[in-house]
This record gives sequence, structure tokens and C-alpha cells, in this order.
Amino acid sequence: MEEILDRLRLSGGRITTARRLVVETLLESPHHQTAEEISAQVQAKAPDVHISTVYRNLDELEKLGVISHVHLGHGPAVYHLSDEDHGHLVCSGCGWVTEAPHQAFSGLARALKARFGFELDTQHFAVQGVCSRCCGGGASGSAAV
Amino acid sequence: MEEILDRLRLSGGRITTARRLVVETLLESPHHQTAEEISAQVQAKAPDVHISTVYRNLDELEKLGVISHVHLGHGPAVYHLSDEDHGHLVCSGCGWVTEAPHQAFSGLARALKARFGFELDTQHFAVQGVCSRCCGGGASGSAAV
DNA sequence: ACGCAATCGCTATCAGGTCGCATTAGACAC
DNA sequence: GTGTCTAATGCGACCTGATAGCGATTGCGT
Repeated sequence: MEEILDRLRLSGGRITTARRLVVETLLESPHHQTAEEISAQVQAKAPDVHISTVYRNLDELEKLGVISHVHLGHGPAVYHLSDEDHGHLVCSGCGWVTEAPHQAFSGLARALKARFGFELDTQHFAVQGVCSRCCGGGASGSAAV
Repeated sequence: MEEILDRLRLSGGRITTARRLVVETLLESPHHQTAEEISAQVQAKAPDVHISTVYRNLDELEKLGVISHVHLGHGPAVYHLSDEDHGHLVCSGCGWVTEAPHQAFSGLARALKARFGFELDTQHFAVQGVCSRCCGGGASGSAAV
């Protein structure tokens, strides 16, 4: 927490209530949260904080490398602390998100690099699919919606 | 063309000017086009066709399985004839889109299936990365905008 | 030619996010 | 503690991409 605030200060930023609360929220619930969710959490403690301020602060924190955001598909992006490299698997059926370690994609990354000269980035956009629960895990048909 | 219109008719649909032009546009420029681009093309021939009509028709055609749309990342989705299975590689630098054959992802698909029970779908959402031109592939700088 | 309802054009609306601007309030100097 | 400067805020307007409602139109089977 203090570390993050220090980083904020070092970059010439000020520590405001809104900013402190955004960081707090991110630290308290380490899950993937949308800007709206974060905003709601922050507003629970300081009702005057506008969602645009939350966006601006999330942006700022991202520039500092503290957090990153991922687009899970349709709908809003989610923010998380940038602790480690991982991709995201999103179930298009139920929306469930699985984190997949970076190396799960290294094979694909190599292949795409070799065949297309394409440097894969799995961090900013999620990979879509259907989770075991939704695709009928074992036997039955696919109840695609 | 006629085949598509027939399919449209068989499903109980009517052949209207707007509809015909949308199909025409899709056939004439087989590239990936956004709804807006398609709309512009259609409006060049029939200025009264509203973009919401284009959306509705694209939707209809998609339900018939004639076309599909892909989200390339930020920004609008693109539509293309659903001729074959392929994924899309999008360069976050220049926006360049490469089509990658379905089997390029089969390794990843197998791995995700085995490790997470996750059924990969590479068709509806593109895979992000940086193309050879943009990541400095050869010599000069990367003129990322 | 008639009539029904699928489709249209239009406007309003939505979601997610960004921007401009006047005001507020950190943080440093004294 | 007070002053000063300006980063950051709150707010509303706006933007893009897409969708929904609704009355008018029009394709097309009869």
C-alpha cells in the first residue's frame, strides 16, 4: 500500500482521498474488478468520488505499472494488480474466468512467431472458450446459447 | 449470391434492397469489414439505408450461418463470410489482421482442454499481439501510433 | 390488385468510456 | 499557520458501437 502511494508520489502525483481509496480497493479485493465495481467500493466510503475520477486513477496506476486491465470479451474491462504474467480464459457460457499461467501459451507463441512473425500478447485480451461446466463436461450435447 | 438470397427466403425472409446490397457488399469485398464500412458501401448505392438496418441484416445473415463477426480488440467488430475456420491475429501496433488457420491453435486447444477442461474458441475473438513490422522485425524503429 | 406482416427508417436509448472546464485541495516554501 | 501553485477532482457533455421501440413501408403469396 505505502509502496504504491510512494510510487505515485515519486512520479509527481498527489495522494488524494479518491486515489487512496482506489488503491485500497484494489488491494483489499485482489480479484478482477470492473471500473464500475471499484467505483462502487470507493463510493461506499466517499460518495463524492466520481466514476471518471476512478477511471483516471486506474489509468494513472496502470501507467505506473501497478495494475493492468484485461478485456474479457463483451462488456467492461477488469483491473488487477500486475503481479505476474498470466492469460485469462473466459467462458462464453457462464462468464467464468480462469487464470492461465503465461507458459501455457508459450507453445502457441512460438508457433505464431515462427509462422507469422507475430509476437503474441495474452495479457491485454482474454482468450474465449467454454468451461468444463458449460460444455457438458463429459458426455451430453453442447447447449450453446 | 443467389444461394444466399435463397437461404434468406427459405428461412421466411424477404429480399429487400437493403438486404440485397448488404449481401452484395459482403461478397464484393471479402475482407473483414466493420458494420460501419458495410453501411457506407451500401449507402453509396442506396443512401436511405439506415445503419441500424445494416446491423439487423448482418444479424440475420449471421443467424443463417452465412457470415460471422469477430471482435478484433478495441473498436468495432468485423464481419466476414463464414467460409472456413480461422483465428485472427491482430497487431496492437498497426491494427493489421492476419488470418491464422484453425490448426495453428490446436496445440493450445489441447493443452487448455487437458489442464483446465477449457474448450478453446478462437473464432469470435481475435488474438492480440504485435506483428513483425511493428515489433521492429527487421531494422528500423517501430512507428507505433 | 389485395392484404398481411416482415422489414424499414428514424429516433431514442444503452453501455463503456473519455474529455473539457471551473473548482478544490495536496504539498512545498516560508 | 499561511500562501501559492497546479494536480486532481466533480460534473456534465460527449463519443463510439450497438440495440430497441414504433409507426410507415413494401415484399410477396394469393
